[in-house]
Amino acid sequence: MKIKYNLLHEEINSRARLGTIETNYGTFDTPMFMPVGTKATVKTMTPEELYECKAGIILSNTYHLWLRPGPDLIKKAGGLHKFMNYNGPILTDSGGFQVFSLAKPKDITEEGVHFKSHIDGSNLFLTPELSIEIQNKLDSDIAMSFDECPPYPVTHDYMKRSIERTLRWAERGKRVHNNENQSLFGIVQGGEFPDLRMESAIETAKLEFDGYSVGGVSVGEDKETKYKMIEYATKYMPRDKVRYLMGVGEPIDIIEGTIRGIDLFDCVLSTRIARHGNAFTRRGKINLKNLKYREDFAPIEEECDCYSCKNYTKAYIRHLITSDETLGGRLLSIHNTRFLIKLTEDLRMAIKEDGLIKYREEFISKYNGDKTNE
RNA sequence: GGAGAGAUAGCGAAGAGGCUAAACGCGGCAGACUGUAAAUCUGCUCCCAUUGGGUUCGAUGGUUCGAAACCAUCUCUCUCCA
Repeated sequence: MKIKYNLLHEEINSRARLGTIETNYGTFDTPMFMPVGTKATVKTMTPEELYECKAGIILSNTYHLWLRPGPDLIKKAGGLHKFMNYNGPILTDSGGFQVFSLAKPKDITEEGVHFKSHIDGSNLFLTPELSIEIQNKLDSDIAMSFDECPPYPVTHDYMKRSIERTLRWAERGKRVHNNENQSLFGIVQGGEFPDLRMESAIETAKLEFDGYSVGGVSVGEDKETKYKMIEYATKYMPRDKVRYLMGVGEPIDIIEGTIRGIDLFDCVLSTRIARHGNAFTRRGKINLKNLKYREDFAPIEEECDCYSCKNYTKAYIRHLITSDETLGGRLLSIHNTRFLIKLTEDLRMAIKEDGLIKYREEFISKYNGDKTNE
């Protein structure tokens, strides 16, 4: 079956929504943070650790799995869930972000996008149809349309042509999509231009996708601009369908996104900064490599319910990180992932009580507050 | 006892008259990271200040306009032979 989004409550003081998403691999609440597992693994984390972090859904990537190990092998394995032993819902990105991170402007054509493989340099050509075909084989629960994720800034003229092409790509992808157990999402682009975000949202909705996302965010713009982008897009996105903000992110961005009506988030930060020695905390991000944690025998956060905080000290994790031991990045990935998911739990609680604006004020003042008394 | 080789920043190691406060690596200290070409990348790492200044290359003395580099003596290390 396709996913089913149930809108349970809309906050009085903001545009935040409380909902659930039913999938073939279980039902989860929204807003929700999705850990990123690009290459069929959330880096350093086992599925059991993801369940323990209460991840509702995870994300994987078409582009990377296309190159290695290839969609046919994953199909042979019985699909992505079986292949990676993950029994929760999985969303696959289309490769659209790799248009941003890997392709050059001249490589983008109406037909599709030319890539040079980051693995062996070979020439690749990804089209909207191919992206969907690959995702059909991967058998994720949610597939994403193949879009162009333009950098920031580009001209209004470029962006207009880009959203129109992304729209044509969405249509082309939808036409070849043929997996009854997989839902397909459209992507709203348009940069910081209100008229283009509106046009993109309205036209994409006309194609009647199973859900919609906001793309082209966190590509170099400042915070104010980012929140406007989200606002401009969600304003015109269907009320009765899931809204997914792609590639975001930071705790405060998740709160700001939620306030603007976003239900789903994904971001590499939780695991990437973990491998780089950083941890999210209610009092802001901390760098465990810092000398001041050398003899700090307290957990990252006293009040955190994650496996790492219940069992390990900052001093030990610092030792692991500075010694280049993988367990350090793993323990921090567990903490950071749990941190963002717990944040969405708190947001849901606040939405239920129509107290999200107040929650934001309290969170931000603590997060950005004076850290000298730690 | 004899014959060689060597001593350079926290460590390893380049440098063989001026372009050298001294490459590079490690270690150390910070920073960045938002649909993962990322267990990666960037900066700093003799002392003091903002430009700039002050002390350095085992020690001492010398040659030279100028020495980490050349010479002498000394100290210490290593290798080989007895």
